[in-house]
Amino acid sequence: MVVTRFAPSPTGYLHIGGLRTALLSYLWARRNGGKFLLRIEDTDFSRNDEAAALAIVEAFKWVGLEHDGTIEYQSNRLPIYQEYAQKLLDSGKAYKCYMSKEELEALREEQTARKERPKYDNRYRDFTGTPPEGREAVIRIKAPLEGSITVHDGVKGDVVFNVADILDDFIIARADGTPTYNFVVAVDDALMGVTDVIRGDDHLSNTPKQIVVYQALGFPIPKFFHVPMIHNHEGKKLSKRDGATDVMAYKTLGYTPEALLNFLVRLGWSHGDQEIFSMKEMLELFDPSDINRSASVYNVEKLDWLNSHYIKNTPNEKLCELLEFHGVVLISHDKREIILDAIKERAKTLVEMATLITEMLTRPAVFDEAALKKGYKEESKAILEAFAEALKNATELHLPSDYHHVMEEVVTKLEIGFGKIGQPLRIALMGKLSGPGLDSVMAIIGVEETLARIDALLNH
RNA sequence: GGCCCCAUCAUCUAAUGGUUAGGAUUCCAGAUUUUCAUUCUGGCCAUACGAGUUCGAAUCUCGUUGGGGUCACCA
Repeated sequence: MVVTRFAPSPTGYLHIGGLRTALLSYLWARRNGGKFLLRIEDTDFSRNDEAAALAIVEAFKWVGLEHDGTIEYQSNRLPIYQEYAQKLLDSGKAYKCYMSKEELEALREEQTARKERPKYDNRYRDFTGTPPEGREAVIRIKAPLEGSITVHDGVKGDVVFNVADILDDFIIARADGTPTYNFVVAVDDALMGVTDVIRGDDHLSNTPKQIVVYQALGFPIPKFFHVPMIHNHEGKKLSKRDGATDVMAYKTLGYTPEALLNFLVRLGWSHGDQEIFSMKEMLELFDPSDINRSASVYNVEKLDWLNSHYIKNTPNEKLCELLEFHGVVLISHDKREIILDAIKERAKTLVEMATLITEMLTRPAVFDEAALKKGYKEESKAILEAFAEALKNATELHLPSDYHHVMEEVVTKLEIGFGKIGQPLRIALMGKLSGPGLDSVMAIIGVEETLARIDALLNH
């Protein structure tokens, strides 16, 4: 059984990079009929916040990811960590260190001055004497003193770390008794039965420490997949100032979950030339072993393209629901099919759709100056009047094609090109020279409103 | 700085050691569209550099350069 997990620290929202590793973990677990667990890494109580976990679940819900089992909070598991720390103490694989923070700091400064790597000097490693008066001890784990630790990584290959270069007897429990990150991660992953750890490659250099814990406790070491970071345009790790990093912001910006997930899965992973992946296809095809080794740059253009693709391919009924979040309610509008068909081809986001629809449904308050100059000539007035007259005499005006026929009639009768009527009419209807097909717009707003808008321009 | 990772068009990526180095996004041009957008067609654009191995290297090895990550009683 494959068990994966997503283990964020509670920052208050789900980060876009976090969503990617969560997605990959989710896909791999589901593909194998395994489990996908959610654990909140909140051993630093100073910002222990239940709302943060809820924010993550909310984001999961929006994109359609679902974790198995209950959410584990590390802050609730303190006794477990204490128990395992005690085990290590009892078996002599860990020990109490009474060095004060100040002493440690001083040691580091000396080492740095000597251009050595700052490193604990093992002074309490084999200490058997009487502890210094009134000092709280931290617990340090005995790390190997020599040799190397190899991380067998499913993405990066075998990564060898020289123990002397990177390790010391690191702290697994602070003076106040609370456990530290590298210890709890290993304990939890082992206890929760995690078989495949899929996480950002910023954790790669932590992994040897976690392996030390696994080994000290006799736990089996899981498979690791360290996926490359997502970078911004400067080639740096994505941060808040790079715009939207909160997953829920994408909902507000009018992106669909399908587009976002599709975008994220293609960052660092591919399947031949395929660009569009449904959840079903991702589930069938994704394998963490196929993840690229190099970081990828986050570029919005592709997201936009995917988003417009998904909008075009979303049924109107569904679009109608989605649009409500953006303030457009079409559910009882008798022309909603025509509206949606006219708009869905031309919007990159749901927000754009909403704007376009509102624009069309609202009588223009002003007429764009440049548009008037370009498209509203002397002869335009008479043409519009003729068209209005034709509309008044027409019967059965419902579909876009009905309006199109009237336009054709007028054009033929006056012996003019379509453009002669199109430009002024568009200005009348939309206030500017761009927009959906005129026949659609008229069918949507109806004859009365069409005539009113023409009138408004004529009296302008 | 130590350690680790990485290197194909601007971007995401493909390529059993043998291809005119492929696709997608962006951009440009043309067609379609009464407009804009969509759509379609076409175009521009890449193996970081230097050695080596090999009949043959984007692919293997070494080095250089460049970029990133990480070095806590944070996670």
